[in-house]
Amino acid sequence: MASLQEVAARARVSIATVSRVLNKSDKVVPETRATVEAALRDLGYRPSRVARRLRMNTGHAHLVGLIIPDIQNPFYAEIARGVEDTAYAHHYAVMLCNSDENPAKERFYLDVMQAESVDGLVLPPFSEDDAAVAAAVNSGVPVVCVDRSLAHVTTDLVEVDNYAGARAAMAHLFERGHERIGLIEGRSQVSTNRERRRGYVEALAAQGIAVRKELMRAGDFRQESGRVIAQELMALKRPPTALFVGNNLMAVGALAGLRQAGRRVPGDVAVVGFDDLPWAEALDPPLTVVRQPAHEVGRQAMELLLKRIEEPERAPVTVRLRPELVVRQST
Amino acid sequence: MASLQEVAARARVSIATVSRVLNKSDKVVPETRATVEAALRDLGYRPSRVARRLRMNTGHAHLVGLIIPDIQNPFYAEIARGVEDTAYAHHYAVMLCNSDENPAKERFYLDVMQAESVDGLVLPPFSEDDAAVAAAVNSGVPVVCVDRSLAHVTTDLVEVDNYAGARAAMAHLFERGHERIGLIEGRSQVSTNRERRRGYVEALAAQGIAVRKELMRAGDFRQESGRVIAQELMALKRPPTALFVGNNLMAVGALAGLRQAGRRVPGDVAVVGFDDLPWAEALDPPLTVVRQPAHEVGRQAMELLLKRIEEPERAPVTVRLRPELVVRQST
DNA sequence: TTGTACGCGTTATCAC
DNA sequence: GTGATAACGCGTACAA
Repeated sequence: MASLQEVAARARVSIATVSRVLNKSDKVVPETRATVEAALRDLGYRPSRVARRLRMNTGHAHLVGLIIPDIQNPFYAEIARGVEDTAYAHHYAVMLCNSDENPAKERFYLDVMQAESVDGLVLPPFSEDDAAVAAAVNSGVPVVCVDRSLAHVTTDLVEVDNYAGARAAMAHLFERGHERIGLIEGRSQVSTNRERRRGYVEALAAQGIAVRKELMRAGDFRQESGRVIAQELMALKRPPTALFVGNNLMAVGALAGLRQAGRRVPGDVAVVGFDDLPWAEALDPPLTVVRQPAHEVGRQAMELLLKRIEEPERAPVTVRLRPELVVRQST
Repeated sequence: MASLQEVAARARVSIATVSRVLNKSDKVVPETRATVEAALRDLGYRPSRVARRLRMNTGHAHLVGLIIPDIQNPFYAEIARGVEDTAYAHHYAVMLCNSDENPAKERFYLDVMQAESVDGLVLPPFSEDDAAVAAAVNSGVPVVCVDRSLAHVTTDLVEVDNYAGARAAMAHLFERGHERIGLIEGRSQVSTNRERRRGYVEALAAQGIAVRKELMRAGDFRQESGRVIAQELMALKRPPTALFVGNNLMAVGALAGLRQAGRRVPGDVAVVGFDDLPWAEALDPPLTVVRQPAHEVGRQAMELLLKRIEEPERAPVTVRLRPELVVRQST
């Protein structure tokens, strides 16, 4: 709670001198420095980041914002760790918010962070044409998109090759002899979903298999929607023999739905999910997935953000990471 | 980016008037109000939370801090959601940090948050005698502890009856006919761990069963330690027939360890975990757990914090919630 | 080498 | 009803 004023008074110097000592400016004689440092210690001085931020130009808050759609989704939790580990290594604090796939909440946190004068933002936009995020970018806030991209605004971006991931998943299912393959996708306004869907469609086409609308269903990335849709698909006259599921939570839900429908995995139906899970190995059966390097996504995003904070005018960069098919026992 | 100054200039009034319009002070004639509101809109004015915080006394930041040990642990993620949902409902922003069960990181974030003048803090202390947290409390920052408590400082606290939870788990195992029960506990400096251990020990005593040191092993709350310890226990001359595991992650690890040791669950060894998991149902086998109402813990903690911010001198309160045994197929 | 003084964007207390 | 103006705590240009 002690301010520069109080420290200065105790050390019998001006606040400028105290400030100089704090900022390692060497224009202070060792003797006064010692006095000041003593006063600093005695009073347990802690600089106010608020006052500093008000005084300084943007870019010196040592604070960045991270807005993620669902903190309870291990994929985003891992990205968050990647961002946070990197930020911590650079002595940056991260203000993490959870938007709950809710545009109103996203907007609220976006407002808060700008009003807090954070140095920059890392986030997966709610949709490809997320006006609130676009506005932030255009108003000059350094923004790095992760996972999902924006359609009409270019920013730094760290993404995964979702198309390639989907093709790998499909190739694996073909190899296992499947032709009638169901798709449980997520929200269609999201770039990752579009790419995964494209991978699914083009893989079928390349294999000369007709794309059937009734085998393609959209969920909302949540566990429950995966469960419900899996059951719907199994209720079809000719149900699919395999499922490609658009994210991790829906894949777990699908497993539950299949069990409730009395289907065995992989005996009756094979399942491939997108995004790995820390406990995928412990599931019944262990889940085959397209693994994304989530921690690395977060790490690189934070690295990019730091560069942009340092050099705001540099050209936006896109980093595309490679996903990896992890075959377990659900296929 | 527009400041009061600029808005005032455009509306040809003083900044005081603009401020009055913003703060709904009714001492402004409708005509000027309209002019000011137009200027506000035209410039897209956004108040600076930083400047406001510098000017106002503490308690008006509309920002609270939340420091959790592991964002990748679903138990803490759920607490975070409880805190965040409640905060959002009251238009508070949450600054969420991940301490990684690392006291240095916890201290860093504690410093940052105090320097940011947050209105208050929610956290599970690293240990019962966490000096950094105690210092924050003593320096007057409103603090609500969740899950874990402090030994020598009293704060608002929302916890779960860990002792009762452990007794319930043990009673269930006795019912199933187990007598030789292993314990995989967490770090011993943590209050929750102490209570769970006490439940384990007293349950055995009440049953007239000797407490055997070699059946009690300490992990670090992480998955890997559960796996390793489960294997160690199975390597004993007389291995336990059941395991009581001190948290969710270690329980999943234990399942993996048992499989690697060639034991069937619950055939050869029964397992009860502490803390539920969103996918506990989908595990092999579905895991029996002592479920904690984590979202409710977070909700009540935030509620308590809001009360304390409003009335800093009110007497600290302890809320103790009841855990619930959820029997699935691992026992 | 050190001190004085200004401004960052607010809110609040005075005058008018 | 409205307008100056003083803080809040800090960094820094400028003066001494």
